[in-house]
This record gives sequence, structure tokens and C-alpha cells, in this order.
Amino acid sequence: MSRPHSPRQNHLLASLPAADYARLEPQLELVEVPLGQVLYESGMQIRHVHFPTTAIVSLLYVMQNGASAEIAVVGNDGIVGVSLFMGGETTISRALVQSAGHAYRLRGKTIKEEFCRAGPMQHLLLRYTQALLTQMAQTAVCNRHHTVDQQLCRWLLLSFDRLATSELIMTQELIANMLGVRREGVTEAAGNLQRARLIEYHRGHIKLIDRPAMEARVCECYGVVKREFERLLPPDIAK
Amino acid sequence: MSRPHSPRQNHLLASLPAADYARLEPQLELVEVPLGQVLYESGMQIRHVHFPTTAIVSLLYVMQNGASAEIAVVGNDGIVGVSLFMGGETTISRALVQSAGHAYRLRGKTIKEEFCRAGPMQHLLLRYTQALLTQMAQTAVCNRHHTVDQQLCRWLLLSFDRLATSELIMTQELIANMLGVRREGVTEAAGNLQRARLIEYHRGHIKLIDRPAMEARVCECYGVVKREFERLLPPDIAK
DNA sequence: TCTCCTATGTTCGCTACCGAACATAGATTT
DNA sequence: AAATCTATGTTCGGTAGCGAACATAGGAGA
Repeated sequence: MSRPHSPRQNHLLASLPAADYARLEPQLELVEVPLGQVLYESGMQIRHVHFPTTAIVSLLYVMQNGASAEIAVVGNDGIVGVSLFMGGETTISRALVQSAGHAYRLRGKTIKEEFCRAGPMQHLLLRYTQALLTQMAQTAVCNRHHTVDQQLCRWLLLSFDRLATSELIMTQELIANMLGVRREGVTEAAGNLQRARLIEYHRGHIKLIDRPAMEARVCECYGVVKREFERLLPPDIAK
Repeated sequence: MSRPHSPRQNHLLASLPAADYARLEPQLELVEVPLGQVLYESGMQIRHVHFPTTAIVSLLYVMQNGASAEIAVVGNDGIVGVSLFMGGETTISRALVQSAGHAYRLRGKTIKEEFCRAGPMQHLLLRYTQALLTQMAQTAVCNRHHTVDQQLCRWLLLSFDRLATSELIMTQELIANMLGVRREGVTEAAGNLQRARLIEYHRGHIKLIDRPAMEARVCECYGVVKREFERLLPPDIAK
């Protein structure tokens, strides 16, 4: 039933020309990441970059008073730990596993060496980083102008886009942490979506029922980010 | 009275070793940029990067319904148009001159060539881009959790940090566009700051009176971004 | 001087969201 | 079966910010 794991399940790695991929492949280490695991913490030296295949990772900012907000989400479309090759070595955000699964990791030294070859991988990483900029910008705008209802739709679609299944394991409490709102607000918004038959959920299991209706309901932020990812990272970008 | 213009007034250009700077210097074109000028528009091909010296530029996202929000601000500490060397060629944001002044610009081809040399300039540009990521992330968080009062303090301090003078030419209406709130909200918040004797303003002229009090009043977002810029881009970074 | 425009001030009702407290029922452990 | 824990549902009063409408006053130009 379950497919064998392959680094090529990650879109960035899949985009690499054979020669470049062959050079990296022996260095790629498969890791299983459980829900809630922290891949790196705010301000701490990052040791590896991660290329998620089936896992989804949230970049979360946690404030002094404990309040938090998600600033971006990374699945098999991206890489976790861009500050390693950007030169900063660390970030102000926390990388939290939002959906359990697998990822391939590379040691910091390895990715930096690969980046410095200035080949297809560098090109790819830079474009991905710009896509990440877009996602953060749109998150800022969405936080400013849109309702919890709309943001929940966006968040769910972003998550389901990065999942192979139509079921997400995630409590309303955790979603509230990501969106930076109260759990009660998520309960209400999720109730609306369930009553409208767009999703079904039950104690930490959320199932997507009606994607078209969901896409009709979501704010523009979802589409803008999705199109920009497709523009910046078409499937054959590096080939 | 007025100093002669020099590209070295921009911190990034000032950080470059003499040899690298000498190579670029003949290509740098001084431009005067008036308040309200658009350096590039969302989705449009970017022709030049700009290194502000005395000008301040807002990266603004404008939504379909016309509502807007600032996602980052660039002064003599940075460069406008990172997507040129990041590979995307364009961005979803608009670059709007928020405070009139001067900037030096480079043609897209030139900056891309310089970037591809993989020398100190590339290093600098990548670290600056990470600083920009930080600023966007913090903007997203601030939009989520902080009041208009706090955000106005942050915005004013960010602006005054990038100005040589203690007077900013800016109406409440424009500030409201940047913050993505109503003009009335800015009127009220600014009134509070004026009554507390932190600023003085009068028909489009804002004067900073009491910076220490302002820094005591601002939310953590200001300090986080400022410290991260200092960490990523210390004055002698590339030398 | 008069007029017009622009920047700012003020008010009112409304809504989304907050913080807190408490209820309930499925799931898990004993 | 009982006890406990966890996820979700519900309510209530409070507040920040919204949208709209209108007032006022400084500055610029006729």
C-alpha cells in the first residue's frame, strides 16, 4: 500500500537535473517527524535543512507573552531552514511539525557547499526563498484584513494542498495557535464550514469534503500565493 | 549645508570592499524620487534595483478591493527590488516612495551579473534578503496581535531610523494606507502620542520629540527587527 | 478678500473578536 | 464500570476597530 520513500517526492529535489541530484542523493537522510516536533527553535543555530516529503512544517513566531502566529507553511513543495544558505544561520521563527510524516535532511555544511556551486540548486533555492517572501507578505495582509472564517479556509487549503490524503490530523486548539486567534474562534469558524458541508471534523480529524466550495469561499490570499508558487517554481524549472 | 550625494550613504554599498565598490560605482545612477513615486508595480517586470540614500520606500501590498498594507520598509539600510537577483523578476508588492529623497539605481542586468560573481555583494544581498524576511514575518505578527497605537509607534520609529532629520513629511491618511487601517484610527492614535508629548504633528509634518518614551511604548516587534538587522548586517559585514 | 481644497477632529451605531467561565461528550486509563 | 482527560460547544460582557457622516481649520490660489 505505502509507496517507498523517495527524496524525489519533494518538488525541489524532483526539479534537480540528474547530475545535481546524483551528487546530493548520498547525503540525503530520511527522517520521520512526529506531530509537534520542533525542527529548529527561534534564535538557535540550525544544523540541517529539511526537505519534507509527506510532512508539513509550520514556521511559527512566538511572542514574549506566549501568543503565536504562523508566518508560512512548508510541505513537499519546499525546504525548511533557508537561513542556512541565506547566510544568517538562524531565524526568529520556530519550525514546528504540523502534520506528521517524513522529510529528508541535509547537513548545513552540505547545503551551503551545494549552494555555493551556483548551479541549478542555487537557482532553485533562491526562487523558493522568493516564494516564501510572497507567502509571508500575504500572511501579513491576510492577518490585517480578513476574518477568522476566511483565514481558516486559507489555512485548510494550504494544508490539504500539501497532503496526499483528504484527512488532516489537527485539533482546533492547534489551528488557533497557528492562526494566532482564540480556540473558540476556530470552533465557530469550523462549525460554519461543517454546517455548510465543506469539511467534516471529529476530535482532531479534519476531512475535506467540498474543495470547489472551499476555494469559492477562501479569500484572495490563497490564490495569490498559489499562483506565485507556480510561477516561481514550475515543475521543470531547473531542467 | 547639504552634503554631496554619495552611494556610500547607503549602508549596503558602504559595506562593500573597495575593489567591489569600484567596479559598481560607474554603473550607479543617482535619481531623485518624489513622495508617492512608484518604483515598481505589482506583477510588472522590474528594471532597476534602487539603493536609497535619503529616500524611504514602502513595500505595499494592494488588494483587489483597494485596501492595502505595508509589508516592509526600505531606507538607506537596504535595497529595493530583491526579486531581480532572487530570480523572480517581479513581486506581488508595489514599491512606493514614502519619504522623498535620493537613491542610486543599477540596471537589472548589472545587479544580476554582480550577484553571479558570488563575491561580497552576493553575500550582502542574501543577508539583506533574510533581514527582509524577518521584517515581513514581524509585520505579519504585529498585524495579528498589536493595537493601532502600538503599530503607529513601530511605524514611526522605523521611519525615523531611516531619516537624517527628526521631521517626517507624511499625512495621517497615508500612514493609514501603510498600516492598513482607517484614517480615523491613525488620527486617534497620533492624538494620543501628541498629548503624551512623544511627537508633534501639523498638517503633514510629524516631528519626533521624545524617542526614549517612544521606544518604551512600542511593541516588541520594533526591537526584534532592529536587532536582527544589526545581527545580519553589521557595519563591517563584507570587509 | 473670498473660495476651495486638504488635513485633521469627532461622533454614532455596528461587528468581530477577546477573555473568561462553564458544559458536554468521546476517548483513554484504571 | 468508574474516573480522568481531551476536544469541542456555548454563553456573556467588554473592547478595538470599522463604515459613514459631518465639522473645522490651515493653506493655496483666484
